[in-house]
Amino acid sequence: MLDIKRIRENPEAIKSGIKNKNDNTDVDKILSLDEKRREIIREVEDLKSKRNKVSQEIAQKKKAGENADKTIAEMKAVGDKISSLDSDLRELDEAIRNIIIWIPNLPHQSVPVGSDESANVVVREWGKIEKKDFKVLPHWKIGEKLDILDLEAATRISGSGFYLLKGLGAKLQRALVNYMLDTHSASGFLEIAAPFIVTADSMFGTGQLPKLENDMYKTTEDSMYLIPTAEVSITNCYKQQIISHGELPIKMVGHSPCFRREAGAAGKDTRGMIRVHQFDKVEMVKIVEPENSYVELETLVEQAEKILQGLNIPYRVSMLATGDLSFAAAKCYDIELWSAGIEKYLEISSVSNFEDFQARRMNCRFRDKDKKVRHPHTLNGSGLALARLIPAILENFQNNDGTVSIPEVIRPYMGGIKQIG
RNA sequence: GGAGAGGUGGCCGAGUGGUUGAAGGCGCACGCCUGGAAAGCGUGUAUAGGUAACCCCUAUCCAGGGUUCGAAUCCCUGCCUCUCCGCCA
Repeated sequence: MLDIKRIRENPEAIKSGIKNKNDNTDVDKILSLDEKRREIIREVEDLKSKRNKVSQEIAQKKKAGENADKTIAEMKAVGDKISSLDSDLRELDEAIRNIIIWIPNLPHQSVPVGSDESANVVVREWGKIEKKDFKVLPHWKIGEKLDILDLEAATRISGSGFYLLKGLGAKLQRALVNYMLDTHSASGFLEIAAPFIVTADSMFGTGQLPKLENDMYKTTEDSMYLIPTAEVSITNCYKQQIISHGELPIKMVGHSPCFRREAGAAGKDTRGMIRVHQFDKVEMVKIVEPENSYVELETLVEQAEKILQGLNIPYRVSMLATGDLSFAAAKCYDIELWSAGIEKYLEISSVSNFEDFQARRMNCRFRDKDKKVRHPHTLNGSGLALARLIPAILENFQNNDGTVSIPEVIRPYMGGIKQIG
């Protein structure tokens, strides 16, 4: 959520930022409502001040045994005026809020301006894409052949858009999760196991609501939501908290299933495990002082890259253009890995700085070295998504005899076996 | 799910409808004292909004309504916590 003061003070900058994010919120409407709101606040607060004073006078008179009926009658009128103004004020607050909650975060100045992904900038590539001398099978074929991936069973159970791993496939996922959690823990991230079902308020806090309402699974009885990413649960650990001085930066990591309706996505890159309604992911979250957040963003990307480097999978890192940024992000790097079977770069991690956007929505604050209370910056990054990582391993580590080698760092997590099949 | 009890500042804990933003204590910060420390003494110690301004004003004692000239205090609703019972991995 943007600070109303910031909107009031730099309306033009806000407007252009919003435009670069492909949003068309009416900023002038907010400004005029805000002006009116402050006018009423001044008026109603004057009246309240008067009421407080006179109420004390009434108390004095009563104590002295004097009659205060006339004053009380006058104050009744003042009281009525106050409640009427208070109700106007509530309406204005509501009206402003209903606009402001839909405004996306503004892009950072270092983000390339562009309306879509074609303006994204590749900032680095790592590893060598190996040309295999045989036809690499896509993951859904090699997975079924090795009997470690059963998409049919998943469909039987849950309909389209789900996957089911079994045997060494299931074990591979568990091993990868453990490898990633261990790697991040060793870098100082506190491991968190948080709820997967959260309140609307938490979804609002990290910016999924109200905009992404239709992309999420919701429970009918209690209006709870299934998390689309562990970012929601982990970041909201600090919802409505004032973090003591010296506690920042906070670094957390957690593993969770991610539930996404993927409404309207049918038909596009949907084969196999690539786009599904439920997948596992390891997610990193940082809460940091504003001054450091862009340095922290770089190290967070590097932290995610460590995993791919450890596995020895080639990838590239792109900086997203303004129009491709998510609702809450001010700056974002995508990490894409090369998948040899479907011969595509697959997005496997998205690492973002939200600045104070989420902190404002969550009402999360920290005490800085001058004891001032301020909003921290929040960041998060996948580290990494299993439903993309497993296909990449099945394809990139495929051998011409139809077996799949286990990346070396994963072998200790799989009882020492070197390959599947 | 059933029955009770309860939600007050960083924490504990007072609070008859009328200078209570809130006693007292603890903690914390600073100062005095000391060779240094402890103890002791003194001072300070919430958040948000209105404002150029922590000068002032307003709001906030779980949240939202209501009664009243005036609500931490009375009424209603919701949420949460605790205890006991039930159920359960």
